[in-house]
Amino acid sequence: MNFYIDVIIPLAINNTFTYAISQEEYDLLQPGMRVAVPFGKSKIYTGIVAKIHQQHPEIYTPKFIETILDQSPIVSKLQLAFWEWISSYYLCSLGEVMRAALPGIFLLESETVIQRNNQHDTIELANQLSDEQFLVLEALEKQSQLKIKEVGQLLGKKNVLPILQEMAQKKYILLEQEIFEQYKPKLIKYIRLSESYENPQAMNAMLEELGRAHKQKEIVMQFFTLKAQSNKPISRKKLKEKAQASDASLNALVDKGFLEEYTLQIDRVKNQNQIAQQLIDLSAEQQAALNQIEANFKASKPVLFHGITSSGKTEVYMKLIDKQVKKGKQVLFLVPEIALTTQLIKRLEAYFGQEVMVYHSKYSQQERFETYLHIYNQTKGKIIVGTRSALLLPFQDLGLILVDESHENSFKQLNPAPRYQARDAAVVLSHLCKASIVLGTATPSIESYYNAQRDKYALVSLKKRYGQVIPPEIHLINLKEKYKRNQMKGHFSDVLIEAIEQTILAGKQVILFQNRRGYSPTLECHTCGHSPHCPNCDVSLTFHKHNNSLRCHYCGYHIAMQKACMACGSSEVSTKGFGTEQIETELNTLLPKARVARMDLDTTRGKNAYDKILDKFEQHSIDILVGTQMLTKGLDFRNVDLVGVMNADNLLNFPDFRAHERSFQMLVQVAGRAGRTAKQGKVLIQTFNPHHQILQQVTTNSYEDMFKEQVYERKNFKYPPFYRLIKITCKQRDYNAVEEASLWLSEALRQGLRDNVLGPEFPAVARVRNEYRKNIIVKIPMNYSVKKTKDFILKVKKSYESIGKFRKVKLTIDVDPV
DNA sequence: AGCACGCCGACT
DNA sequence: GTCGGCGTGCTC
Repeated sequence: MNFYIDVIIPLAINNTFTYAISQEEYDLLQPGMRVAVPFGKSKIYTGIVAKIHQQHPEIYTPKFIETILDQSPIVSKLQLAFWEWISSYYLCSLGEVMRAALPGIFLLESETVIQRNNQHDTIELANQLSDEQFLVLEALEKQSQLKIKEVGQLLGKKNVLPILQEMAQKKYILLEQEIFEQYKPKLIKYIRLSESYENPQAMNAMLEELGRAHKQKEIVMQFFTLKAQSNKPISRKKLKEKAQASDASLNALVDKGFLEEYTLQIDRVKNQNQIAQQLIDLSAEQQAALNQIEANFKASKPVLFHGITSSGKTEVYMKLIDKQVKKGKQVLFLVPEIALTTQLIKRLEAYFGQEVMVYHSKYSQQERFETYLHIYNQTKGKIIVGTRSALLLPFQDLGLILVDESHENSFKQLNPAPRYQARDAAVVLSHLCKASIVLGTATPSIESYYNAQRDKYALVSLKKRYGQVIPPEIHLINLKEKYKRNQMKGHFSDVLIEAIEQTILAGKQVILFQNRRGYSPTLECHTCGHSPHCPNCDVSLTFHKHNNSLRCHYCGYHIAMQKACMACGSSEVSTKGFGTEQIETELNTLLPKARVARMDLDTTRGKNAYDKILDKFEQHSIDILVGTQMLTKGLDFRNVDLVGVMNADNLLNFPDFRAHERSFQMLVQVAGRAGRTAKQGKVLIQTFNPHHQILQQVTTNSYEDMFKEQVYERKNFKYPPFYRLIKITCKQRDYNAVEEASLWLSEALRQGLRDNVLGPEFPAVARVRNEYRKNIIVKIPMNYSVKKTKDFILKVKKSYESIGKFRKVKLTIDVDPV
């Protein structure tokens, strides 16, 4: 009888691979276990068993597996099903999903090691060997093992394998595949008293014996002090520090047998061990929202939780989490960026103490490994707070998924594959686990809100600010007029400057928001603020300096660069943009006494730079904080009375069909930073277009109006949620190759999908790191079968890859791009 | 992805 | 002549 397994290999190859196993292995193996398998000529990979069967493959003889790496599965059946879904929906290989899901430590790889074959003596062989071979053998005299790379350095060349293979053939050396287990448990050395000295007499005898060894005596004394203080084990490091002793004197005590050293394995996953606080009572509105959410859970519907800023969504989350934890279920709390959620984590920890675990991509591989196992085995906290990658953790008994700030773009993975949207994938996961799911936000994405309207999600709204908090008053400042009347100082209108001065005088703080996004700037008329739009798509045209044209990045429409404004005829059109840095400098001259700090990608590069700025701001050693969209995310400052938006137009003119939606979200979020206490806050938005719909909707906080309008436009211009988008990118260093390949590809796609294929078009940045890229967009109407369209795309991809000259041009497929 | 095989230019 | 460049095909 023959036995086989299908194995997922962590590479971008679409299928699983079949390996042969013995009967004993057959009895032992289960899907979800890791196996080490030989792959290709000389590599060993870690694979995951996907299927165990007895069907002999027809056209090849499978290799045998190398070893079994686990005693029990590390990936559950449910997870495997989820991987399958991600792979098929986001058009990537199972291996790529595997790579994203498993902490690196699970994925051992082999490395060839070179060892001496001791049958021969180097000197004896000397005349039979080439100089290079001699060098290798000589090196192996000193070092028992060499790696391929080291041989490369030794010989000063790259391709050393042929030499080594020849040597192996002549049996001078042995080539072996060594698999490295990378996981190192964290070990800490502790000190305890030897058993024989536990009684008082022996102790006195010991002290006497130490006599003049002052340092050693001191160590013993410190040891007793520490022991008296608490029952905790005493680490070697701590004792050494306390007694200010050297390793030598400590070792002496251990050698004399007075003290003993022992080692304990330490868990890297630390969690707060504090006494849980009481959950606070909900307001009537919050309670109503909670009841509604729970009612929809019973109908197992995803809930879109639309709560305006400061409405107290977190308290509602807390209650929901609490119920799950009491039922013994796991809870996944997805957040957009972990760096921005210190406040949230602190609050969760205050209530749930050690039930809280955190997981994100900045964790070390070792920490991720330990967290992964804790979740799989349910050996530590029940609540997992994490960024999108936490979605792929091995939940066993998931009761609830919360996606906070679910409108955020960072839930979409851009690179590498799998390019998944964690918010959408979370909904699928919740179905698979039969868990409840809540998508919370103050500004739902059009897609989510549309789903709620179509009854795919249940909508629960919380429209009242919590406690005494009054919504801020929002004013628009017409820059056009201000420029005309000469009431501008730099980029500041008189109104804004005055408001800043007053706020600081009142001992309050100011946040200034300036979004610097956009690469090639858009064209903007200085007189009327108009910027040219594409007639086929609802996006602004982007100025391209190199050929002096205005282009649409979506459909390829382009016109020559206009010398005069198309709306008012003014010749004062410019491509000028300004960033946070300029604002900071201007403030320094305008308000020399104010303490200004800047928060953007440049100033938060260091590890703790972000927290430092926030701490300083919180402690009020900063009056004005100037920043980019970083400022918009869930920060809760009690002392901010004024929020200024320097220029709302560069948000609105961003060349993307989502520009308006995003502007609305961003402005509402920034506005939410003002007046988070009883006093009413103020928001000033500077713009050339005070009559722009979006800005009007922001001032009146009319989400529904914005939604209706956007939905209308999306429908007209064939965008989500009415059409699904798939973006295919061709990348290569050779410009012509990209041109040719992308053209072929788009034509092939058009054969089946007709005018639902757009492009190929160069993206805004056509060359990145010396690579040219071109995009093709496929729009799938809602009445098309998604599966069939995707299958067709994959079919075209396959025939594309079979054409030799295109092979070098790399394809990436992005489903539901953002 | 990685690695081998095979075919071309530039150098000891 | 060879070394090493890259294009091409395959991995159970």
